Amino acid sequence: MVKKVTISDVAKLAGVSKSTVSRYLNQGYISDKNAAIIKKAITDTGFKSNFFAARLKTKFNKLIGIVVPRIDSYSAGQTLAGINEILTQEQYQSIIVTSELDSTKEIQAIHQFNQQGVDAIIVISVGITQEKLSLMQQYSTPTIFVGQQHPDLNYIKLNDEKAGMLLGQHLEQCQFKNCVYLNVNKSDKAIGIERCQGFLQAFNGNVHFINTDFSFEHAYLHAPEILKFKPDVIVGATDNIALGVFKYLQEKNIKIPNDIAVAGFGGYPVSEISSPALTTISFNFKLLGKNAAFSILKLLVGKTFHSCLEDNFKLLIRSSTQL
Amino acid sequence: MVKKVTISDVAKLAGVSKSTVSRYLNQGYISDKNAAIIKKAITDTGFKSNFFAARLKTKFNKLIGIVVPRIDSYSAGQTLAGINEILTQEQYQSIIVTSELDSTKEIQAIHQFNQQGVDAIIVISVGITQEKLSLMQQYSTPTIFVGQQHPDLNYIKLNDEKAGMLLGQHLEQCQFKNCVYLNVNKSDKAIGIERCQGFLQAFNGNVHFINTDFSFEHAYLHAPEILKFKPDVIVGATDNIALGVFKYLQEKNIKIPNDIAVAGFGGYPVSEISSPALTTISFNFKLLGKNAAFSILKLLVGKTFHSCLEDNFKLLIRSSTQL
DNA sequence: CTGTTAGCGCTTTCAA
DNA sequence: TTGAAAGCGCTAACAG
Repeated sequence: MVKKVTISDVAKLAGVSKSTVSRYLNQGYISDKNAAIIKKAITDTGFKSNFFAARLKTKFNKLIGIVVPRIDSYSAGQTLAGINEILTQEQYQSIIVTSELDSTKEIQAIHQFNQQGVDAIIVISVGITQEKLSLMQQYSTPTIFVGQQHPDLNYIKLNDEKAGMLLGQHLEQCQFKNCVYLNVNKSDKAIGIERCQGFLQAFNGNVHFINTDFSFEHAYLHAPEILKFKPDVIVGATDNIALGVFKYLQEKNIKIPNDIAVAGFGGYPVSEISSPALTTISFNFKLLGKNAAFSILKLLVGKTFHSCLEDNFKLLIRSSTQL
Repeated sequence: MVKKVTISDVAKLAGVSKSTVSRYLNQGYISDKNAAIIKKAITDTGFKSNFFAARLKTKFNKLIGIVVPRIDSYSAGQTLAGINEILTQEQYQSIIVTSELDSTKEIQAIHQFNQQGVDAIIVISVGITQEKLSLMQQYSTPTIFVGQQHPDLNYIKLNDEKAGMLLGQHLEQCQFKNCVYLNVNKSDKAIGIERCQGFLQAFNGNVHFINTDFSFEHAYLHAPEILKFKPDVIVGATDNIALGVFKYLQEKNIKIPNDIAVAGFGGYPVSEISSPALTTISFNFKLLGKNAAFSILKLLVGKTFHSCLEDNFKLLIRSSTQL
């Protein structure tokens, strides 16, 4: 049982003062001789700086709060991995809180992070509300919203409208005429509205809407409603939704794409494995995460940051829409 | 810009001392009258206790360090979600560090968490080494290893050997005679050795081994080596590995399971979507995560904890091994 | 370049 | 039941 070793222990062993050790640890305004002695003392004692003590003093201690809808989803995992990659390089650590797709919990988390005094906050948001806007005015912790946009906020997101158009164009070119679009709740403006509107701009056939949540299961259960519209193509607002439909169609022995074509958004790896492979818009969530991290780092050193819509996605035309 | 509100602000507003507020926040040795006043003052000011200050003083502040191999993997995501669910309920927060499947980084992370003074550590480990064992003797922070076992450690993991046997039995019953087993590095004892040995205990045919890493891509690239063994069944140590093979076989127009059967371990959702659906051992990683969290909570209140092998898995027989 | 000194915001004896 | 005072481990002036 090693006793927790503090900066004082190191100082004592090195025969210098605590501040000298502290200087060694931080800026490094220190003689080579002492630096060497302290270095040795640190390795000998196994000292690591106490995060909390340092933090309490400096109010800047390399801690980022991250709010994420769910931790066990592909897009969240990728985004977090991207954020993490950059943050780790810069020796930042992060505390992750899940909002469980609930706007109220998202707000609570932002509150808490502000009061706990993290250096900055990244919110992978489920939607911008009035309440969130006024919350952001109250607090001064640098904060970036990922995945949703609003002119009064720092945000970074994929251009969902453009992504919607891209898929719409493809299906238009395939000459589909009657589409069922499985959409998510419109409180998610990015997916529920922007993505969908982009699609409608480019696709000229009929479009019928059915509402689902984000889950494979929910889409599967609501799939029977689809058929009464006699569509020639079905679009899921996410790949999971599309694949829920997939399962249903296959069980009913409806051939994809011969009888009905299917397409989605996301580019989840499973879309490649399904049979037939799913046509989808493949988003680079990891890069989005990296860029979010870069942006928060900029904000942290006082540089200005420009909210932006990213084009990190591409159309993957696969067999589910083409013979 | 709301100024950060401290316990002093609340005390001032409530007309009591800091210690009274602190007591209200913690044990609650306080008059009803003051409790009410303080409660109001807290909501009025929007006060939230500063984590770091509290932590510095108490050395117990609801912070758990989690080491995870990768954040963007299905099993990690599920396990983290399970851990998170329980920890959140108990008002704990967690700092997640990725080891990138690297044992050295895992050790560094454990070091760092110990010195930063987290209350407890959960390590989703890539393998137990001598160095880790001696590390654990040095430090006193309650720590649980997930996914790997060793008699000298607190651990909780799935019974990989039993899982291996379960799949071996099935393939034996299918009367396969010549198997290629795509295994991962043996430094991952749970998957590389235990799972494999369980399989060998139950399966009586020939088994040839090929080494891969955990990735879909790697398995895909090494798939050509498989065919020279002319197997009637291929087993991947994880579903990703099996699916990498899947892709190769399909490209070569080899029929599954008619020409060669395929099976995996994991029960990743994608195994259900693939065509044919993949026979696999489905692990309940989320439950594993929950149980890990429960265990760490026990340890934290001083209760004894018994390391254990869990049976949260089942064999899913699907079309990739049966006509 | 270094040591002394004074806190960061909170909890926790100790008296009252 | 409450307040005053001390101090967790660290950093940051300040003087030297």
